[in-house]
Amino acid sequence: MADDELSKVFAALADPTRRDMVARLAVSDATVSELAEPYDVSIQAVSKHLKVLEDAGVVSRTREAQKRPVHLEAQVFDLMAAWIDRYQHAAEERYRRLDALLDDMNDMNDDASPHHQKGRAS
Amino acid sequence: MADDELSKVFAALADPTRRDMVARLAVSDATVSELAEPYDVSIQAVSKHLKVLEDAGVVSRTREAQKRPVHLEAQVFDLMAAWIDRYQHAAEERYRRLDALLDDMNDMNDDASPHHQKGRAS
DNA sequence: GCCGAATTCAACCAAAAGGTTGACAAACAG
DNA sequence: CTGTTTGTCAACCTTTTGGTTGAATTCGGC
Repeated sequence: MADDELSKVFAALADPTRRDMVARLAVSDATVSELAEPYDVSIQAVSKHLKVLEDAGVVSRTREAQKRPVHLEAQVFDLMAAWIDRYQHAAEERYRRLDALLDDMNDMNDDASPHHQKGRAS
Repeated sequence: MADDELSKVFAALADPTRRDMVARLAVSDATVSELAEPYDVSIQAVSKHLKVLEDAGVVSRTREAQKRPVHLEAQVFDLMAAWIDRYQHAAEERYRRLDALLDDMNDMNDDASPHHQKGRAS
């Protein structure tokens, strides 16, 4: 996995168990053992999952007695949303430009070489 | 990697090279060798990256002569955006409820022990 | 001061990811 | 038909991931 932040966030959320944890943490903070309870893996495995989420900045843990309540850092959602938005819009923009281009070509496509349009008739 | 769609999409985008390809494909379709050109890896490696993106439904390829133009399937952005939105909102809602709860406690904490309001003066 | 509960650390393992090189396939150009 | 371009397939290698078990750590309860 690459070590830039966005890569870490996407990688962290590429696991359904971790996504489920995030879903639950969106409702309320929880300890490691509370989080582990529904899953059929050892508590150490859950601890590892949390480390992945923490390294990605998705959650944080604050020491509190011998428990370590896990807290969702909702800002990372903004990071992802921004990336998605950017290319979603780029793709839209592209279609808009394509449409414009096709309109132009429609106006003047008689002088060009007529033998390689791609939407050719069968 | 888990095999559900969202997991595959997140995993596909967890690699900076693949994200860069997506960024470029948002601007225009491209062939494998065009896509490979800027990266310092073999064309086979790029082909593998594209397979990952294709399996995740992020791109599609249509045969066209001996070239295989790669096309961005922008709908997957919606899938991710929906997931993010959902838990972003859940987290917000949670804070709203927490605020309400704290307000309630503020209202009636005189009947109980009056010594632990939260907005205490410094 | 010792016990128990919550969590992490360490060593290990199997499987997957991401890269390589070399051979193969498909389609157009001569 | 032959050759070139474009891309994939196959085998292989190394590193990372996600799991295991067992030992250590840390703090509160008594």
